[in-house]
Amino acid sequence: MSEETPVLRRDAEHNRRRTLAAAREVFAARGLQATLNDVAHHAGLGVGTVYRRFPNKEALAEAVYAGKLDDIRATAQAALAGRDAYEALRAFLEHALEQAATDRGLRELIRQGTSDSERILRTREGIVESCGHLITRAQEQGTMRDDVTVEDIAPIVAMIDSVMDLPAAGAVQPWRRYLALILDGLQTGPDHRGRRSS
Amino acid sequence: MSEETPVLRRDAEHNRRRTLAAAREVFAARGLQATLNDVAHHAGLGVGTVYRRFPNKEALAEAVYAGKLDDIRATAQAALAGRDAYEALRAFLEHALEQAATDRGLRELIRQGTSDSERILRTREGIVESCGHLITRAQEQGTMRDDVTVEDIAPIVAMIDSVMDLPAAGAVQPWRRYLALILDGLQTGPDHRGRRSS
DNA sequence: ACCGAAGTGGATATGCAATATCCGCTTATG
DNA sequence: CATAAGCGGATATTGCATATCCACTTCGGT
Repeated sequence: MSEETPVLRRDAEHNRRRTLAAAREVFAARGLQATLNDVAHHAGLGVGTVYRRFPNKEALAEAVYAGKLDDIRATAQAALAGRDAYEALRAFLEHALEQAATDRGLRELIRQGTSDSERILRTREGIVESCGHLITRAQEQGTMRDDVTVEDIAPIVAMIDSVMDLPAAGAVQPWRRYLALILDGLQTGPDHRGRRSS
Repeated sequence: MSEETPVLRRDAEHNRRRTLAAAREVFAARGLQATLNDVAHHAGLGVGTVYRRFPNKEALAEAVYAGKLDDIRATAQAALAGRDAYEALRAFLEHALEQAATDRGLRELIRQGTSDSERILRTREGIVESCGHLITRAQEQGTMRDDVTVEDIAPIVAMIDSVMDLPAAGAVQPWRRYLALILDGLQTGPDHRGRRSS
C-alpha cells in the first residue's frame, strides 16, 4: 500500500467536506476561474485550511468533478444497452447537457481544455467513445445519416454549451430546443432531407 | 466643425496605417485579448507610437473593425431586397460567418460583449434587426417555421462561432455543415417535421 | 541649412488579481 | 494535560497588461 491514509482529525474531515461543498457551489455558479480564496470564504474557512487539503485549484476541481464526470460516463455506457441507438444517444446527450446546464464549472471541464488532469481526460474520451458506438449502431439501424461521425459529438456539445453561456433572456433554457433541432437534422430524413426547389 | 483634422506628418500617417494593418493581423490571429505591445511589435513600431494615435485598445479595435462590421450590416440590409427571404437569410449568415471564420477578433466582437463601443453595439443591433425582418418575411412566404424568432439569431451565431473556436481537426472548416443543419431545421418541413413513429 | 514642432522607442511605473506560504494561535484527542 | 494536528488570513510572490515619460530623431517649412 503506497496509498497514504492520514486519518484526518474529525474537525479537519468536517472542513474538508465543507470545502468540497463550497467548491461545488462556487464552481457551478462562477466557473473554474473562481479563486480558492472565494471557495474558502464561501465555506467560512481560511484560505490556509483549503490549501492544507488541496495543493491547488486543479486538485480541488478534480476532487469535485471526477465523480460527476464518471457518472456521466457510466450513463453513456449504460445507454449502449438501449434498443434504439438514436434515441439512446439523444437521451444521453440531453441528460449530460442537463448536468452542464446547471454547472458552469462542469461545462468548462467538458470542453476541450489544456489544464485537465489525466483522469478527466480519459473519462471524456470514454464518453465520446460510447457516443461513437451509438452513432454507428444508429446508422446500422437506419435512423441516422451516414455522414455523421464521432467527430460531430464535440462540436455539438460545444454548440449547446455556447447557448448556455449566453445571457439568458427569460427563465427558460433554450438549449433543449437547439439540441432537438440539431439531432433532428442528423436523423435520416423521410425524403433524404431534400432541398427546396427554388 | 468641432472635428479636429490634425493633418498628420507623412511618417506619422504611414505608421498609423502600419499600426492598423498589424492590429488587423494580430487581432485576427489571436483575438482582442492581444496586447497593444504585441500589435506594436508586429508592426515594427514602439509601444509609444501606437498609444500616440490610439488612446487604448478599444479605440484601436473600433478603428479596425467598425468598417468591417458596417459592411456586414450593409450586406444584411441588402439581403432584405431578395425575393426568397429564407434563402437571403441563409446566404447572409453564411457570408457574415465566413468573415468571422477567418478573424478571431471579429468573432469576439460579434458575440455579446460588455466592453463594446456604442457604435459597434448599434451596428450589431442593426444586423439583428435586418435578420428579424428576413425571418418575418420568410414566415409570410411559408418557408420558415413559425416558432422562429429574432431571438434565435444570437444563439445560432454563438453556436457556429463556438465550432470555429474548436481546435480544427483537419484543414476543412466544419461550421458550414452545422449552419446548414440548423437552418435546414428551421425550414417548414415537407411533412411538418414529423417525428419517427417509434 | 536650420530650427521648432511633431513624432518615436521602449524601459519602466502602475495597477491589479491570483496563487501560495508562513506562523502565531486554537483545538482535538489519547 | 500534553502535543500533534489543524486553522486563519495577512501578506509575499508572481505574472501580466496598461499606459506614461522623456531623451532622442525626423520632418518640413523657410
